[in-house]
Amino acid sequence: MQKDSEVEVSENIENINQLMKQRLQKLEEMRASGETAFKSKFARTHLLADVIHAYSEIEPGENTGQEVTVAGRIMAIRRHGKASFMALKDRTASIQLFLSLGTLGEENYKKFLDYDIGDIVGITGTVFKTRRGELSIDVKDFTLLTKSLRPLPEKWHGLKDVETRYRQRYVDLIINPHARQTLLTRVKVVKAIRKWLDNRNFLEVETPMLQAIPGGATARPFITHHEALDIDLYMRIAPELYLKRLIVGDLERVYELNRNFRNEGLSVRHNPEFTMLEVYQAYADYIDMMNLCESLIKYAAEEAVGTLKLTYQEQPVDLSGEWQRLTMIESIEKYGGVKVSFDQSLDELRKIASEHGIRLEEHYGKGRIINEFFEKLVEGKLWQPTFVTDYPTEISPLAKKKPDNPDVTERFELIIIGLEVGTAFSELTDPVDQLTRFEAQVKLHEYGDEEAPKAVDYDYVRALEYGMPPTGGLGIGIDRLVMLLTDNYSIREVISFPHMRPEKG
RNA sequence: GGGCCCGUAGCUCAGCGGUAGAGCAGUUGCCUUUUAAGCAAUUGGUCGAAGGUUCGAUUCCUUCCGGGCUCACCA
Repeated sequence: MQKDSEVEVSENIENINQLMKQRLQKLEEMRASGETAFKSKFARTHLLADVIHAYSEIEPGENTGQEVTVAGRIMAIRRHGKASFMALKDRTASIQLFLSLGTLGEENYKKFLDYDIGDIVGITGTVFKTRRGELSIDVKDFTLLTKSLRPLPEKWHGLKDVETRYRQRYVDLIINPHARQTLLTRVKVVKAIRKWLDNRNFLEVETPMLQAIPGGATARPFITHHEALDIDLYMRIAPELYLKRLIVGDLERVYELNRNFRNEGLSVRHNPEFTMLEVYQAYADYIDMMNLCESLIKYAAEEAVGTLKLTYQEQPVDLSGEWQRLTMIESIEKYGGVKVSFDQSLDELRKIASEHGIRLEEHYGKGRIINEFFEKLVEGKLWQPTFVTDYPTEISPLAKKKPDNPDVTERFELIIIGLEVGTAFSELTDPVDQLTRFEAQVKLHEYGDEEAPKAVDYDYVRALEYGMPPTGGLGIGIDRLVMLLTDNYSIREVISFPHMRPEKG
């Protein structure tokens, strides 16, 4: 591939359309006249938002005489005879440029107007307001900082083609304010979460992404290979077991906010790599984590979008007030209209399941069946933030059992807009119980459950044998939280570069 | 992986058996306060790819490629 790149480039130049040819021609002319179209550095005196902030109050027709030096991308050109206008955009705002033949002189006026939409320029000029009241910069001096060779999408409709928007996110970001806003909100969410946790003495740590035994969740992992060691490694499906090792190591409060990888289907709410926050707090339980989770998300929402009263896909979502809490069994009765319990027999539960069209695998126990009821009949209906507690032990291999009911665990999931946004539990600290449950999981794998772990993580059990303090652990899916906060239906919208099939071949 | 839908100019879209259109962008004129500027002229397409049916295919059929939604699986 690499050695062919020169050939490919020249082939591309042969095949490109006339719009690019025209721009390449301009580039050639500049080169011939000794000017580079790709300059190194440009010192601005103002960001565009600064200019707007400082001078927005001036009167229409007023010229401040104030000189500013700004830079940005040309987004529109309105040629107008002996005076013309451009729209200039930088990271903070857009402003109008005014070009007049009188000020620039014929040669420079023509030269500037020969620039293209998409070009990146540096400008010096004075701030004034047009008769129509548009704050503008009367250009005295200009320089081309970067020549743009490809035409941008249309100014009015923008770039709509979803495939191009994802594959060429840079274009999406240039042209579609919504794409930019989503990314900026995501940045604020992440920053707010870190700030909240840092302020409470949680330590941000980093644990292995390449793992010999992928644990901490049930999912099919990506497999990779370490050449020097000649062993297969797995991209982590969760950082959980390593973070808890750090709790064993007496760090007491840790978190990690980074990528997990799961080798499963793509969908509007699943990307093969996704960002997860995991928080562990020693001497806390799942109720503490519930409170932590609620405060943290409220804080992040307030910081990122400035309100707790949201709209998602035209439906209101209210994050203010106390979030609903109910057990899984209660939720199935309330939202699914079905009464189930662990007191019923396996056969009874199976019968009710089939009456509701719920398909079950042979090896499912009561807990997993009850969870199926929840997922099929309830989860999608939980639109307002809801903590669902008392998850079955059978599907919670890393959570502490409830002292008064070993069928369920001290665990919750947070559901908003019908989506699982977070999960937390009182971590299982009993090494003997943990080993038993790991072994049961490995059996499931042997029965053909691809998502169950292949091997027991004995080192993790050994760590527990040294003693882990009682600990609450919480996971929050950051992409989904951002979907909620930015009102995006697809997870791909909140990921800068979502996974796509390769473009060619 | 199954089902449904989409792929036409740089972008946004029409056309759907008779050989390709509009708006924006581009190019050339005119225009010194416009702002989706305006007016006039104009360039630009192997109609996603390959087969098939037909006198003739962008249009109908098949396969493939890419994408979207959805179901299954998962967070």
